[in-house]
Amino acid sequence: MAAKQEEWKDEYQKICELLRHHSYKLTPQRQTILKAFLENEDQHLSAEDTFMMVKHNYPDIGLATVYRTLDLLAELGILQKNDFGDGRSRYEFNRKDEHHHHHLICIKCGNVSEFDGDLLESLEAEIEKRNGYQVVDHDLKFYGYCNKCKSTLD
Amino acid sequence: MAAKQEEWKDEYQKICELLRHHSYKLTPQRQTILKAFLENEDQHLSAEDTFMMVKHNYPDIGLATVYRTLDLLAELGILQKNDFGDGRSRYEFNRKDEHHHHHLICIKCGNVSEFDGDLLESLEAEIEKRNGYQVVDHDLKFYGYCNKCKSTLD
DNA sequence: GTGCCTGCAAAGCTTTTGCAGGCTC
DNA sequence: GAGCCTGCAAAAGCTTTGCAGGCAC
Repeated sequence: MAAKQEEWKDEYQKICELLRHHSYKLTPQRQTILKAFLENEDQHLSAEDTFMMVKHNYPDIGLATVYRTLDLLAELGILQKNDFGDGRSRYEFNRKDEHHHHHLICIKCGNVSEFDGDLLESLEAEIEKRNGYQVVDHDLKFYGYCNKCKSTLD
Repeated sequence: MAAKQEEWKDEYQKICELLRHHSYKLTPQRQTILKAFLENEDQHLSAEDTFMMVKHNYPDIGLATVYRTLDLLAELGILQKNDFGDGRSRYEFNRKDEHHHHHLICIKCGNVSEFDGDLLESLEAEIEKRNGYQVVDHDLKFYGYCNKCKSTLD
């Protein structure tokens, strides 16, 4: 617990500095939201999820503030905005070091796992040649049944 | 023009039969919508797009009917439902023969092109082994600047 | 003190749903 | 003729926006 907190304290300081550098104010709302993501690095939280989570530490926070903050943090590259097709955006902490990871989405229970490895760089080069696109990003999702749901099929 | 119509007339008959086989009624609304997609095989139409398009041939059609029909056709595998992140679903005719094609999305003008080639089957096998997922589908999107927008950068 | 931020409420958008009437089979 | 389909309007969800007050700097 203490060790885990140690883990992200550095990260937290760096991000605060980044905000200051962009002349964004360090409000307690922003700090609380940021901490929620640092404490849940492996989760994919929707705005509503985040709101519920943060409300415990900061009961007066408004949902609109959560939306605005998520937007801001994604704009700065601190969070990554994802769309898993369930009608709401989901955010996760953007670890710069593992540049690209892809998502496995269970079409039964909605659980989202991650899959590392890129392998798509060579494909991007081919696309630039063939289609004239200058590719800057890609998004790869796999849909299927997770380990748990697999066994309950039919 | 006539040749292009010849091209999809067979396809059209086959789909009508499929609908009948499922005991779905062949209403003029459904026929008109289906034809709109057969005449625009290369487009990625939203519900609103489809609605506007179909309104010319069938002015009394309702938007709700378009939504219901798109849903039905996607359910039957006749259309493919896509989400390109612009806040609305987009549909395209699902050509069974070119099983998997991927999308190139211009982040400036929103234009969507296609990119053929699958290459991901081996990755799916690895995922099943590593993560325990039974993968049934995948979705790969590339984001970048199309040929036209590329030249107008900065 | 300045002006960015916030909370609240209202509005915006896409999509879904309820219902009475209509049309396909 | 039976019951699925349709059009209309209302509602549902997620997200954005306007505004007056408040807080970080």
